[in-house]
Amino acid sequence: MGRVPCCEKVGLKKGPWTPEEDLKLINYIQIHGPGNWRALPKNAGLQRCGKSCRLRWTNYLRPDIKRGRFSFEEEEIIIQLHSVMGNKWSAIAARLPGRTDNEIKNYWNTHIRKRLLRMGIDPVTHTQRLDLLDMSSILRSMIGNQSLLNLQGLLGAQALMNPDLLKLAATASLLSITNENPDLASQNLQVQNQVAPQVEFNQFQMPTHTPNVEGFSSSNMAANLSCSNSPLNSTPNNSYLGENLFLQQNQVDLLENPALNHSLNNANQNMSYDSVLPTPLSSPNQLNSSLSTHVHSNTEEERDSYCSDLFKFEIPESLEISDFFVLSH
DNA sequence: AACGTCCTCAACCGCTGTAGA
DNA sequence: ATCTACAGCGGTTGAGGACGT
Repeated sequence: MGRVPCCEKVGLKKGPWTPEEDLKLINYIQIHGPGNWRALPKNAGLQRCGKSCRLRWTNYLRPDIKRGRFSFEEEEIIIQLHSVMGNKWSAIAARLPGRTDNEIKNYWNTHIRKRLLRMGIDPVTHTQRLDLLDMSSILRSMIGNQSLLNLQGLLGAQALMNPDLLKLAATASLLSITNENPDLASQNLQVQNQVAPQVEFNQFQMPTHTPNVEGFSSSNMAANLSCSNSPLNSTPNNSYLGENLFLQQNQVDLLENPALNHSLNNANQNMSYDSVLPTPLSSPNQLNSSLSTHVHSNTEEERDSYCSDLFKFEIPESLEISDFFVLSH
């Protein structure tokens, strides 16, 4: 049927607001209050459409708006909320007093999103972009570890990676240990027999308990891959892929990071959606308390350099993923 | 200084949800 | 049940400033 435009385009001003227009709008709203936006421009003597007035007020002129650069705490909250809510800017803004959805959206697109991309993090899923992983380093660390778990880890990784690369990795792992430990090689061969047929036929199989939902697929696994410049990246644990990686890395994190341990315990004790979301009145770091100690640097470059812990937080398995989507759709 | 390119962010566009007639 | 007006939301645009050559 076609919607009637919110205003007649002819004769109405568009583009940047002048101080005089701002003054008129502020004065009118101070007397009459916000609302009735369609009638407001005419009553206030403005050559603008109501929608333009509303946006100018809500995004710029409102007295409770906080201007200026986002603080580190605000940035933490934005990233955490975005990882759960996605592009629900108004919902995110509701948890950041004084910030508008437009401002947060702009800040995300111009700063945070670009930084995540530079770090190899997918800004949509908040997971490490596996297509950017250095396969040679994966192979190298696997060969160095000579562990049965390496190959078992590939069972989980096959769902996410090029099957040919996985086969290559499995073969390299097997070859590396055959000479030094024939018994272990035999065990690994049995495991590889589980891998090889699937790889051979290019079957795509998600790990059984991983929710295959947009934005959450394999997030447990991938979110625990630290970025390339993380100190943790040099540890053997990070060379594992798949569910073994997830479990082992978590164990290391829990041992080495009391703050994360605490936050995970909290998350496991409170399985509701609310428990995952920081509130303006509570600590913003319920999820990843370790973040603050790393990300609170002064420059953009320093923020870049401390990336891993930000994406290492864990959504409890027993948390109902569907809850997120009830809320975010 | 001049020019081109990149970046930022205020503002706009188009769509959806909702309330009321 | 349908239509309309309105508010709100997310995506996109473009003017202007910053920066590099």
